[in-house]
Amino acid sequence: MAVSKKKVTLSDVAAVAGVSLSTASKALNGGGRISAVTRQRIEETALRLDFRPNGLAQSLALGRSRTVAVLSDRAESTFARPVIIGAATYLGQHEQAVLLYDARLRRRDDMAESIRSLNARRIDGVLVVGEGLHHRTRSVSAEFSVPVTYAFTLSDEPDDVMFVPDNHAIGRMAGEHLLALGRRRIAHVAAEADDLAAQLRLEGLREALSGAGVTLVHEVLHGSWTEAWGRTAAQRMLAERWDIDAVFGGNDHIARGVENVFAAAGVRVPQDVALVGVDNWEGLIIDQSARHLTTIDVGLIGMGEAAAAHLLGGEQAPGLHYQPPTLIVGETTG
Amino acid sequence: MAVSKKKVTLSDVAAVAGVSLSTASKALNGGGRISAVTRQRIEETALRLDFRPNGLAQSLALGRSRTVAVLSDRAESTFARPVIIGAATYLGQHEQAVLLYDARLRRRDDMAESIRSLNARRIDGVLVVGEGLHHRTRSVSAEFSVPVTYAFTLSDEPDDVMFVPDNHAIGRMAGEHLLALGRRRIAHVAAEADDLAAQLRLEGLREALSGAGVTLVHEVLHGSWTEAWGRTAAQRMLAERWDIDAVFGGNDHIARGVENVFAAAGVRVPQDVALVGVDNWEGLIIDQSARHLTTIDVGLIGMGEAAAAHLLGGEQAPGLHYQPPTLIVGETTG
DNA sequence: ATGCCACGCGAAAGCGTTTTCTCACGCCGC
DNA sequence: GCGGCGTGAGAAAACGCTTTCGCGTGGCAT
Repeated sequence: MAVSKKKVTLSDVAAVAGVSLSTASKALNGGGRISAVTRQRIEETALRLDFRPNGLAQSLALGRSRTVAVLSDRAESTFARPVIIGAATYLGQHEQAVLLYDARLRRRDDMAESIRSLNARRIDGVLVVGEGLHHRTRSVSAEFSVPVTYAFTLSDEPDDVMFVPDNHAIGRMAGEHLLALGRRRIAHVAAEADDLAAQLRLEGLREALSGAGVTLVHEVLHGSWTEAWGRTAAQRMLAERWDIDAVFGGNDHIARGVENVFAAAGVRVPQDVALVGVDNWEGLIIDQSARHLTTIDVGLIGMGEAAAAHLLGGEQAPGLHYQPPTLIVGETTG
Repeated sequence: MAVSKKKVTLSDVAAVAGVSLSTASKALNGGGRISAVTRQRIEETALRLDFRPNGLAQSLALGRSRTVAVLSDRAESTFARPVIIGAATYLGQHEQAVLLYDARLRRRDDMAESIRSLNARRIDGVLVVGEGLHHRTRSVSAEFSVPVTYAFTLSDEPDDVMFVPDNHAIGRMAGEHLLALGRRRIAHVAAEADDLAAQLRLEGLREALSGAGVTLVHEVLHGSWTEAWGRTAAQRMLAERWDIDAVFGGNDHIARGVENVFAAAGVRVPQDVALVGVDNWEGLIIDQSARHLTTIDVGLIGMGEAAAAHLLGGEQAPGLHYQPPTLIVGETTG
């Protein structure tokens, strides 16, 4: 590389091309009125000098920082992570940096300070990442003059832009998959009865089943999202000798708990009972064919991407945007 | 808010305080020679006017963008995610944005273009995030004039700054934990024999055991990192009637596979056989007390934080930095 | 009284773009 | 031959800050 270390600026290009600074700028930005021949000469010069405009100078002049703020409650939580990664990946592809403000939403005065700080940085947009639909996030949209989008949480302002999982579709997808396998005696082990996600998944499941004229066998077992609860529920099913050929676990933890107890009791999965979970807890790292538990991926990564895309997209479509889930077939419904 | 919408600039502050622009700047930055009384007057004025310096202007003047580039192979992979999140969290706390360039390391010309792009943005540092120690990453340190740090991968340039898991300590920790529980007949189900991480974990384990005058019962079972291999290994242990009271699974997948087969065979965990895995696959979302599998957290989040901290820290300490693991006790060694 | 130095402050030159406004010029129609 | 107009290009302001340098003032030593 015989390239000189000094950065080449637009002035350099202009000087070499024998034009003024402003002309060079206009030529390279496509704007302004420039004769075709001049423009081409400038473009060639820029190319030859290996000119790259200084991004900071552009930012200052344009008032845009090419940076998006991500506000999260707890970035390191298992569910927030993929959303943030998805968003950051998309944003990076579009030359947008991410400024992650974690846990600053909580205290009111911290928040005020953060907002001032972000505005001082001339942030281009704000992405609020939550931890599910348990409770609504206080809307911060009014605090910014740039677009604000909410992912994996509900804002308390209905006209905010929100991206959330489609729990209804998840339930429906589980039901349809089990039906397609010929299963008709389906049980559901769910989380707390007052959990919104659990309710929606149940609704979706019921809808799928009723579409085929099938109803859930026995009542829905409500507990928690844990593996321990899955085991407890499975023990009860065994003790009461439920006549079932499939179980939809509210999430993968529950499904694993069920499976373990079933396995210990000699119930064969999937031959005797097919099993579906939710969350894609095993992730996608291992060879897809080797995956064990059939599960439904909520689409958190895609949700982060979609939210980020929407943020950059210009047009802000208010209200709820549902992220379609994905079925990932494993051995438990082989 | 009766605050005028117009942004207040440093000139405004200077004018109101009755000083020049440069004096105001020096007063607020702590630098320069300013009388205490003048400085205080300016600071009060700034406070009263709610002045925040325009970050972009500062960046341009200082040549620092307060942005760090993160270069990854596959940001969405399960292992890269926590590293990136950890780094981003730490960086966000220090007002540094993250520009995530995913999968751009692969193709040589893409990479060249990315490097030019980052340099044009006046990036403050580069963090290369890999996917483990399987193969070395081509060093890009020479391409940047800013510090470059590697996390969760090895650079092919030994003097680069690298942050990696301490697989040796992981093995040792597993061994010590099992020994502390009084277990002496310990088996190890590992991944491929030529896998570096697997080798180091085995070494660490052996070291811990030999410290107590204990040796591994039977040979080490080498296979893969999968749950299926855990099951296969467990079946073999059962078939050959191994006399063991503990199993160290090379990772959580393996451990889960072992556990499932044991459970189905009536082997009680942890009464008959204690079980330890690696990776903290269950995450940390659920109530810690409720966690099932005893595991060793490799510390990927902490590694991301440490790498980011080192990057911002100024002093670059070349060579390998090992991330200490964490033992997370669950029911399988209760 | 004169020279020096330290101190406090301001003028001005960057940092590298974008963008508005103005100007020179040649061509056209009248 | 003259006013008008469209066209291409440059001058200069703006973006908002940091930093170097120089200048005036007062106190101190000579």
